[in-house]
Amino acid sequence: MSKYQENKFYIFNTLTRKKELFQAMNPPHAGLYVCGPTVYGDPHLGHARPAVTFDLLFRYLKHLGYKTRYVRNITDVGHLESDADEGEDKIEKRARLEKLEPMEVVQHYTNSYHNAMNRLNVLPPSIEPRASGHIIEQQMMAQKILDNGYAYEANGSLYFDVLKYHKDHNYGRLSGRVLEDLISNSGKPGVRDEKRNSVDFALWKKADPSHIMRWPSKWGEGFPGWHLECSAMSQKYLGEQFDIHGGGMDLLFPHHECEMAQSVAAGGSDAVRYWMHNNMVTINGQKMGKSLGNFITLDELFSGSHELLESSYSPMTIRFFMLQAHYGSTLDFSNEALAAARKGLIRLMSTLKVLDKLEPGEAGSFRVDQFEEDAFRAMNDDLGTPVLIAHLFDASRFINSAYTGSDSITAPDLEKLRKVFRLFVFDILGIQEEEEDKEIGDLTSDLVNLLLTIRLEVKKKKDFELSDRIREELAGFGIVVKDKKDGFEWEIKD
RNA sequence: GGUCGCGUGGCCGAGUGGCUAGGCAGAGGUCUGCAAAACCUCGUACGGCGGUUCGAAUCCGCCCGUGACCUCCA
Repeated sequence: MSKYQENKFYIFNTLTRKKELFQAMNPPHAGLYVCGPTVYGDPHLGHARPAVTFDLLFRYLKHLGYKTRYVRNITDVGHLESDADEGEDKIEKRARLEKLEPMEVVQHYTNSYHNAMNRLNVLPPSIEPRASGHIIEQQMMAQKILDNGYAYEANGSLYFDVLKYHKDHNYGRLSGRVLEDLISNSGKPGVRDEKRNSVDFALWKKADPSHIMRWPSKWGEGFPGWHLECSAMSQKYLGEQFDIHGGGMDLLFPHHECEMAQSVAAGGSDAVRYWMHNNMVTINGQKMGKSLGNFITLDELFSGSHELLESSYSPMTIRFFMLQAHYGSTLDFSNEALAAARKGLIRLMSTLKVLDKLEPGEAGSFRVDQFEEDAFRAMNDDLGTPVLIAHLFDASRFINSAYTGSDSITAPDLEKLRKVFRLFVFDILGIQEEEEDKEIGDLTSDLVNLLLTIRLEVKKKKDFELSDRIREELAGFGIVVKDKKDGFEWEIKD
């Protein structure tokens, strides 16, 4: 029996607003599509949250034994400034400002996105398709929607007919919008507007003469509408129906609502079985936004160069901080909270070192099987990482107690504890050691050991003045000495 | 203005009808020559007002605050 049969993995489905048992369509295969970045700017905090959330999901699905195909797109065309089928293409605008080819902009920011994701230990997806590489697929899907009567052509552009669609299906059922409200909120289409109704959205947009990114089509030269890429690419790589579609909550409307409508209009049925949305990030309780001056890129966070930051925060601190909250809750970034996460992570990582050194003995108070069960139960409950981490800290306390001799564990239990602890920290949570700049040669190591051995002798002679001096001077080099009974330990801190 | 969500101890953040979440910070203690680390103990928290219930942080209503998306305005 494989792991995914043993574990009842529940995920919160936005569509039904309930936790549902995850059942893959074609086990042992699982398909996951997540909306990736529009590559027109430096990767920031808002990119990290979905990346880490769905990396976690990807890792967990794989651990459960699913052969998981994870598709995360790169949007490099069609995402306009206003999201209302008006305004300049985000990438083209950046290209104009920086006097670059649009594809240079795309490449540059795709690279920096990948770099940041690597540092966060986010695994690369199985497939990372670009919208501009799937123009044909998008045109074909648009044609299908047109053939099925859910789109109309107007002056070289193609629009999705939301009202028509709504007669046969329910537009708004994913995001919980009521079409009538949307219409009354958005007013009548303008006289010069090509849309029949203001809620209609573009499948294919005619390119202005000044528009650089353009492709030929039977409707004229133009470019695809933003929502179409995800429908077309998910279908191409995961099939007409697939398991999970993820993304940030900000994409729920209109993006995902439109995606859903497109798939239904083209294929007749829902493409996605489980919709998952991560919640947003705030900074000091405030929405992050360029105009608010609290827009923090990941590089600024890693280097501490933003004025709101009191220090730098390592990629793993950021990752751990995010995992300490549930992906479905908003998460507030503040210096205080990040510093707390950093210390918590250090505690967890030092536990791993203690675990390596731990010697087996008598049976003690810790129930390893219970720990394992609790940890899986936490994950099975909609990726309950905060609870999982709480269990890891409980184990941590035990491990430290066993190390100092006030508790103990048998050899087979210790072996299992090591395995389970490492599995959850490294493989599932995706935490990794951060030892940069701490390369110590054997020589240095030998010298420190020699010095501390001599210090031990000095201490025996009660020359505390000299022994304290050695400790303090070593501290000046960033070497922290921890005296043990009849011995010592040391480590290098920043 | 519309829709949806959230409001938990000094800070972050789980929990969702009765049973200690956890981390950080703080206080006291054990260990130590002193420190560091570790371990033990502690704070008796759930926005406000009503209601349901034997019992509510947990359900319902209203209010306040706050967030996201949409709309309007700029």
